[in-house]
Amino acid sequence: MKTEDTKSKILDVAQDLIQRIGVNAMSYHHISEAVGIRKASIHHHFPRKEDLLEEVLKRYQLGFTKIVDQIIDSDLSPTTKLRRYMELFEATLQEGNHDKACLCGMLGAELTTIGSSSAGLVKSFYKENEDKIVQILKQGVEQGVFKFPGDVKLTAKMIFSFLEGGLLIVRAQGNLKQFRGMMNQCLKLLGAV
Amino acid sequence: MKTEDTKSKILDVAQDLIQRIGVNAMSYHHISEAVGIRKASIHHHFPRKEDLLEEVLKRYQLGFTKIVDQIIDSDLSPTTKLRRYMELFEATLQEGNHDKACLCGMLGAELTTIGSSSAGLVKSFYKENEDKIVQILKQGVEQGVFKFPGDVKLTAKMIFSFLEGGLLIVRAQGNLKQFRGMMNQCLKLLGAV
DNA sequence: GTCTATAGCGCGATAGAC
DNA sequence: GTCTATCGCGCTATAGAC
Repeated sequence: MKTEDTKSKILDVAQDLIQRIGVNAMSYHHISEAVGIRKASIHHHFPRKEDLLEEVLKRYQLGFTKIVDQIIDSDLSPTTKLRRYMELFEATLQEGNHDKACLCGMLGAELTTIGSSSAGLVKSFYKENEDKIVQILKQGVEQGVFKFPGDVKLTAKMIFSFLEGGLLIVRAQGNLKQFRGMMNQCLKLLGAV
Repeated sequence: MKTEDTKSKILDVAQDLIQRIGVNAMSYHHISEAVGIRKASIHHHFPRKEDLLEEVLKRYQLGFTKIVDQIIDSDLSPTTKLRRYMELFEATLQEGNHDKACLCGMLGAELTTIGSSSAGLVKSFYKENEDKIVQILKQGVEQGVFKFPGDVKLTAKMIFSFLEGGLLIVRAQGNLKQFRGMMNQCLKLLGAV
């Protein structure tokens, strides 16, 4: 198999495992079984586990940013933009066996056990997402469709916190519909519906 | 040392480690160094790691519930009650080296890797906290000090999600003041200030 | 109740053949 | 690029002396 295809498949499986069981519970053995190659072959592509984690994180953020930018750059209403944004998190919950959380939400809990380079990527994911939510909120406030008191940045941070935390809590409780319920409630609190 | 004192110290250290690095990164070796006894002695008190985790969880929930009930049963205003409740989470962030999150927030990420008995305790912590927030919100709505649209239960779940997620995100970013900022913003969105 | 010693396993990682 | 084989380590857990 071509190098890039194999690397890509390893990244897919690794990301899936981290989102389900966490990076500390994930092993090269797990990956090798899912990909269908031996542990040593994984090490050929990603010598250290830390290398693999960094690549997963970089790819995840790139993909996420791309989709979010498409939402922000669209001509949808701010309310719909925020809804679409939140649906990206909801979609994670609906994948596979409904036991996946956000990659960076999982790694937030394991942050003190991963390398500083990976930790930096997680933090940058947080910062970037908060900034994107700020953009959406500002558009809504300017157009008068969001009507809420207080600070836009803190509200954005709160929304991001609720999305990351909500994935973990709803995943545990197994009632996926409640995540959508929270999304709608969030929009109501913003005076957006 | 008396059995109960030793057990208590082991539980203290284990809880602290889980809140900082997670249950999968925590080992009997870590605990033995911090407590000052050997690994085998830990196994005498808690034969399996799963036993230890369950005891930590039971004690944590009992302690947390006790404090929350004191808040709810007090004659404080609903706004102050909610603020006090949120300050319990903020206090975690301020302990030690500022690298601790909520025990059950951490375990939410590791939920698929722990025993079903422990997982059940985590879920019960989530449910109980949501119910407590519902109680506070209802009091505030009845007294007319909380003015927000939509559903109380979903709002409570959203607040709890934001608190659990917020601890992980703010911990990563190292700016503890922002947690208090989010708390205040939360009260504003509820029409409480 | 605590200790030393060790079993038994899974892990990340490497060497070297093909 | 993938393989077999293996190293060395840390882990959970147990046996048995004190």
